[in-house]
Amino acid sequence: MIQINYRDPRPIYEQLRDGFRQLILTGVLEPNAKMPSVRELAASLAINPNTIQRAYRELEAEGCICSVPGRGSFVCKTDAAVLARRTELTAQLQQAVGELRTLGLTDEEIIALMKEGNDHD
Amino acid sequence: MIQINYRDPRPIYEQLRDGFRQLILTGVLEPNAKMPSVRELAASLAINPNTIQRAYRELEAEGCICSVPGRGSFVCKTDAAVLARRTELTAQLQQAVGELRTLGLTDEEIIALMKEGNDHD
DNA sequence: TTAACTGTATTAGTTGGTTTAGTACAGTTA
DNA sequence: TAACTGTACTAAACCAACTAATACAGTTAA
Repeated sequence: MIQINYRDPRPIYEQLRDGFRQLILTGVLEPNAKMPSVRELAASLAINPNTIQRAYRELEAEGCICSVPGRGSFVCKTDAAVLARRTELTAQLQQAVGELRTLGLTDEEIIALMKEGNDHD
Repeated sequence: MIQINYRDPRPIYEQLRDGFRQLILTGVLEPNAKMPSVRELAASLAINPNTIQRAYRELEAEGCICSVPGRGSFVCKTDAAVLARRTELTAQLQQAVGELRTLGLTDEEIIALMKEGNDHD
């Protein structure tokens, strides 16, 4: 369902949080689907339950999941979560574009880069 | 010349490296210009010389500066350095674009985001 | 009710990367 | 010679990330 990469310098909880966010916001994990339990996922990934808990806590703060003590954690895709992610990606996009411009690239060249090497409709 | 931000979670040596790279690749610091000496910059920023050295070492590995024992470090903008940065930014751009697409945005909408809120010729 | 699950909280300890500190060596310049 | 330069090395301090162990409370089903 989700994998962690120990060569990735990012902390495990970030990899989990970002990986699940991707699955949820893109609809791979559908709303109301049950997330793996903290202990279950910790056992299957051979990491500490606290690390899972931290990722889940942040996903809940973002509006991606809802956790209910005793019952479990469930996908709960929120408009706010989608918008927040879109805003974040827009900032990243604009920063990369800004620096590419300072390197002398024109908007046409940047748009070409953007379309190359990607599947696009 | 360069500033460090203690609220920035990134390590100091990365802030220095990225800040100088920006100044060099954009031409603010011209080729053959003398970089501040390791000890001088360490004193003026009130940080350890080893931290400066680490940033300089990486900038030299990237081809942004050339260090000469006894003489100092000098701006040495290389085609390879420009290309490497361009490749890096392209990857960032394409990743942001890819995820924005999975959120349902069309290329036209993404291009609009890219142009909005930026100075562009 | 009991047992087994669930999320949550807390405290303490380990680990690894960053940074500091001190020292040393060698090349350059005036 | 004296003062600068980059470079190298070791040791220690520091801090965030992560682990570990334990505990508490709510839910679910036999």
